[in-house]
Amino acid sequence: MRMTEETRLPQPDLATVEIGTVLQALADPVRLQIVRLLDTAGEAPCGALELPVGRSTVSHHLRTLRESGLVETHLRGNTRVSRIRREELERRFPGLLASILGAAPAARGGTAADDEEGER
Amino acid sequence: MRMTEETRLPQPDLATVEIGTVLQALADPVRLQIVRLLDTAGEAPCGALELPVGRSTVSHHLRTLRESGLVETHLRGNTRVSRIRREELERRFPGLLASILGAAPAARGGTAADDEEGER
DNA sequence: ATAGAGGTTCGATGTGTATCGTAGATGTCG
DNA sequence: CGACATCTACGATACACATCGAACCTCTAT
Repeated sequence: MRMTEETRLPQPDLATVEIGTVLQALADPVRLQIVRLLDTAGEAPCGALELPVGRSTVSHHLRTLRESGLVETHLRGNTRVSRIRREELERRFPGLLASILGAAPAARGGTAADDEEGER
Repeated sequence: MRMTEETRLPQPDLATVEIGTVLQALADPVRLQIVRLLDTAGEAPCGALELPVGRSTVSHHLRTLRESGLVETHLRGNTRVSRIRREELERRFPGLLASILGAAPAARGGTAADDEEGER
């Protein structure tokens, strides 16, 4: 019964993480959504994340986020609580997280990337 | 002989571009390198970009960058000059470009994302 | 007009990876 | 101990896309 003891899952030193790795991790829609959820929730167990994919897929994405240095995960009893590595990320990539999480949603047809100039 | 006349290739309104689209565009190493080159060079014709991939591939990446709102391309005579949409990007995603282009390279084994905690 | 340089488009190929279901590992409770 | 919960690991599958070479297009120069 050592509930206060928290074991942290292995994670990389942010100094060894390239910006490209972070961008690649955030490029996936599900992972970006996970980061958004963790941003508003502060921290959350893996199962509490409401996502349109299966449990094993969420687990896989959390692993990717952890290995890219974005998220840390603690073993708290039976559950695994994940959280964004805010301070460390801010030191390594100043302003990055704020600019991404603070981005306003697109006006109309965002992802489509449809070109135009005369608004047919 | 209208050399001063510049035609701009079709590009999306940045208001309709999601942050996820931008991140996805920057997730590719070659595209990130293109953006870095354009950042330092200010502007450049497609062929002047020194990259470890073929011409057609560069063309494809520039198209992706243009469709995701990161780059604008002008037809100047025979060549196509590309440039980063700095001001517009800064208005749409404040601080994003600066935090990405200003990121320092990793210390040692960046992309590998090898976990550790005791420095075996 | 003819040739040439600069870029794009097209089809094909190969690799990476997001996804799922099931089985296994670990911890909690009765 | 045995039942149940949470989550991860493992194959297997399918789709997205980075890449290339060749053909094509559009200007410029001769």
